[in-house]
Amino acid sequence: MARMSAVLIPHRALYEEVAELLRQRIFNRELEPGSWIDEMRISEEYGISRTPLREALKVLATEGLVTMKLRRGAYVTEVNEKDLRDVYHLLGLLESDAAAVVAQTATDEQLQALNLVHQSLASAANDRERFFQINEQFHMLLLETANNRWRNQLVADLRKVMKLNRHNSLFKSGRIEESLKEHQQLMQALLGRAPDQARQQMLAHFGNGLQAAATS
Amino acid sequence: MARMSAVLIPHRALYEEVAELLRQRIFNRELEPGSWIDEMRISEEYGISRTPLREALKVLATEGLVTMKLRRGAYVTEVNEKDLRDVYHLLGLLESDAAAVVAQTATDEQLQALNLVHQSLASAANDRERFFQINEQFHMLLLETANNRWRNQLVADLRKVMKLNRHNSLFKSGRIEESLKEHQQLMQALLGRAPDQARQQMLAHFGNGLQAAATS
DNA sequence: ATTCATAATTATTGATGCAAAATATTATTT
DNA sequence: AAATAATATTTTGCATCAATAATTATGAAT
Repeated sequence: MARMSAVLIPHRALYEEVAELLRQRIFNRELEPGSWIDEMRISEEYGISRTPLREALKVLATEGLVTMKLRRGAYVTEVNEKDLRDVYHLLGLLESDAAAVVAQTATDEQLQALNLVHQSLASAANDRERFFQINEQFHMLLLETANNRWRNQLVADLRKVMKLNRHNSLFKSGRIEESLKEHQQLMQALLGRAPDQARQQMLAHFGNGLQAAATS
Repeated sequence: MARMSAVLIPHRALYEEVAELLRQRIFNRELEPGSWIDEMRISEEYGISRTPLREALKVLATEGLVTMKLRRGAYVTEVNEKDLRDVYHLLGLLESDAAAVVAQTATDEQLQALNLVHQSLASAANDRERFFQINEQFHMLLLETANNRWRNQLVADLRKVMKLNRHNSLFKSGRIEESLKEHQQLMQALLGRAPDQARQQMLAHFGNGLQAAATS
């Protein structure tokens, strides 16, 4: 019956819950890159057995967040600056392609939905926190609209890896004004249904996000 | 000592072995898309316990080859034609970008190594089996030369998904001549260190591989 | 006869236990 | 005192066991 819905909450499998908890701890630097992950300690801490924990670790390993060493357990993956640049490059590639696809195939309604988010982004230019949140929302909606679940999965995984870096020293800070302008141009290209232009704008948006390339 | 190396073979963890075996069975259609994977049956068949098998299934699930349903076990992922096109699109995107990167950053020696493989590809135009093998080798070397391990991981995963389709009805057959010509032009662009041209050639190479788009 | 409820079976999920391997520690020898 | 060997401890990896949830089968009632 209807009121039973509360009971039907299909909580995820334990290994997934644990995987998510571990991701957070990794992103928070509570588990440092390169450090060994103590199965016993964690399982006791969470009050669970090692079995679901180890399944979670295998998932994270496949995602690239941890590295399994034979007979030596799991280690938090270390990413150097080149790794971050490589990942960022791929994110730019995938998202700019998504922009091109959207410009070409999205319905008018979908474009309007994107435009709506874009508008609220503009209105949040003074609220840093809110700006980043809506910015994230825009990128997510763009990907959804591009309608390629495999790309979405790749982007999600790459984003996780990006979160491995402590100080986003790689990125320029306080470029909200600039970023907004880029979004404006991107939105223009999308509404104008200009795929190549949309791709270029998105690529530029990503390229500009990077700190002027260090010598390394 | 030297002769002990046979003993020192650090065989992979059992769950990885099993994951590889399952991949093969999935690719061979021995395990059909959509079908349920019987843990009990498989573990008995391999003479192992269900623990490493379950870890392997989680890995395959993260790769996208199987789908876990809560409290209902693992199912071989079903991919429809749109999925295949989407994945193929991404492969084209990633590899053509790799081509551009290689044209821009590879050393002369690396380009020569690629050219060497390209030459042997031309010489295998009459041996279908060998042609495909060397073709694979060329693409792999190109990716290696592009030097982005994250991209390599993505491409590897996407390739696995592509293998899920039985009859490659999606692809043109017997286009060795054409394919060779495209490779020729690609190699030209690489040697000429023309990134954009290399990207375009690779994109075309992928685009041409697809059967003339069905109406769906 | 069909539908709904209840019981039984089956399979997944999670916990515990054990053996092998790697690392750390201690002892012994040169 | 340093280096090497032997021992002890820790920890992984795999197997077995128990419990929970879902599906199927059976039976009763309308």
